Amino acid sequence: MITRKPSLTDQVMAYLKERIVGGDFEEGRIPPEMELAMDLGVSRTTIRDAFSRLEHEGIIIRRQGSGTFVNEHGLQIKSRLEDIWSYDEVLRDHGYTPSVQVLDTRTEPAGEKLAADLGIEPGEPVLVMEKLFLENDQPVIHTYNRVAERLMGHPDDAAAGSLPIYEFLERHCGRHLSYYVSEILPVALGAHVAAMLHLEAGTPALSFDEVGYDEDNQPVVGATSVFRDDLLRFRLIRRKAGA
Amino acid sequence: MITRKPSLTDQVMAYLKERIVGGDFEEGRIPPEMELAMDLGVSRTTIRDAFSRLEHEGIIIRRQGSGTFVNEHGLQIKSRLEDIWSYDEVLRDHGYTPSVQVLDTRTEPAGEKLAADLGIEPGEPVLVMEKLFLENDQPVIHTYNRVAERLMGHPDDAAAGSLPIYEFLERHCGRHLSYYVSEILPVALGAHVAAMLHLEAGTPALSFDEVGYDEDNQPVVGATSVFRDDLLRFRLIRRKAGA
DNA sequence: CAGTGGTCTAGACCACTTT
DNA sequence: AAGTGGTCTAGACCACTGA
Repeated sequence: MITRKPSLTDQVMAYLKERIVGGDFEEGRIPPEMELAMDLGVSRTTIRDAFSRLEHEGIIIRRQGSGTFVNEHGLQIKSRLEDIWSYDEVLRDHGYTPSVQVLDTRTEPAGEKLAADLGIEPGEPVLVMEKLFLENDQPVIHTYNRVAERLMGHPDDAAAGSLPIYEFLERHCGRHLSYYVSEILPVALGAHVAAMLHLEAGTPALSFDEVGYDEDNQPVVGATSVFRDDLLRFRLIRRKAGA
Repeated sequence: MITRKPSLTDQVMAYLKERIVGGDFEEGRIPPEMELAMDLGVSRTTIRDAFSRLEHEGIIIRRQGSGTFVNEHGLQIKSRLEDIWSYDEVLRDHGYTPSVQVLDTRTEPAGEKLAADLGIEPGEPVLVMEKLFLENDQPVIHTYNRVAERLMGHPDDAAAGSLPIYEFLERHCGRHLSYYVSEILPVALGAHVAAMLHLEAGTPALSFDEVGYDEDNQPVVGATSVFRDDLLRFRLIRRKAGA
């Protein structure tokens, strides 16, 4: 793996986060930017960079002329929708100790929509990986990941499905997953997925329908995920655009 | 209203957005930061601020050593979940010409959960406003907004319900809505809301369950919204946290 | 009026990509 | 080697808050 040293801003962020969750700041008041800059031996700009990001995450609130404060409400958010990356991590953030189960790995011809999403020809072979994330034998998340076979260097590997998808893409396709464009949809569970999640068919559920892109902005994976909303809820902070 | 002049960064953002959607840049390549800085007569830092925000919105991609590029995929997102503010605006962004219909305005005692959310006593009177957003007589969004009566300066105003909620809070409560903490839930439509949206009871739908806070971080409104997913879809960009 | 965050500048140096 | 974005600094001035 690449060993990149954390930037000063990252270190300041980590330092502040630790002090914030540790409750170090009296009445939620965070020291002035200049004071922190002097104490930590960095410039005020670096402190402000860290503050900007913490504010965007909803962890702090800045008030001109007044000060910078801990935001208790934002602090309680466990899974911020915009920076979900690995479901394993999401579940651990919720206090679970998740396990993963590979349900199926098969090859199918791409349908119209998938082909368009992945930038391939309809009918082209696609590797479909079906997985289940569980907490204590209790299923929580069901996912399909679909990768065009033409991207894969090696022939289909038996252990492939058990890797996290970003690692699979890295190792077997030489692609580095950069971001997803996700559509959030309500669905009535179909018989198969319902059975896998131990729910009744027709139960309403949240679904992500998304395309993952690599660093060159090329589509590499089509994914569909379904969640048990009684076990996993997503929160986010909404603001006025540009504010 | 407050008349604040747009910052240089804001102006640069607007300028770049216009050129980007206008297709001004050959092959999606955006000029080097230094060049833009010279051309626009601002510092490179200002350009970089604007770039950072555009990148976060998914409109551009920056590649160290290579350049800055338009992101066609991010450009297609109409409603970014994180910066939805007014539903009226969301619908207009989708190319609709929306209208709003006030269904009901009534006073109710607060339940346990709502009281906790709004920081008031259970049983305290709460003004409930029920609205419908339509496109061409076709209902798209159904909302409830709940505001504690103790926040309201004037007695219940007949025209109150027709204002956008942030304007209502501004005028009638003297509170400036700053952000929402939203929970995204799948629901099976109840009879009433289903009827309002011209759907069958039990249809799965997306719902926002949220609390709005003012600038002093005090809860001011509890809201529940339900959407017709065939007419309105939400997208967002997901990234690895901290990236 | 003192202290805070908000904006902006000019410039240095580094890491990476491309030629 | 040249050109690009990434990080960081030091300092100026502004806008706003609160005593």
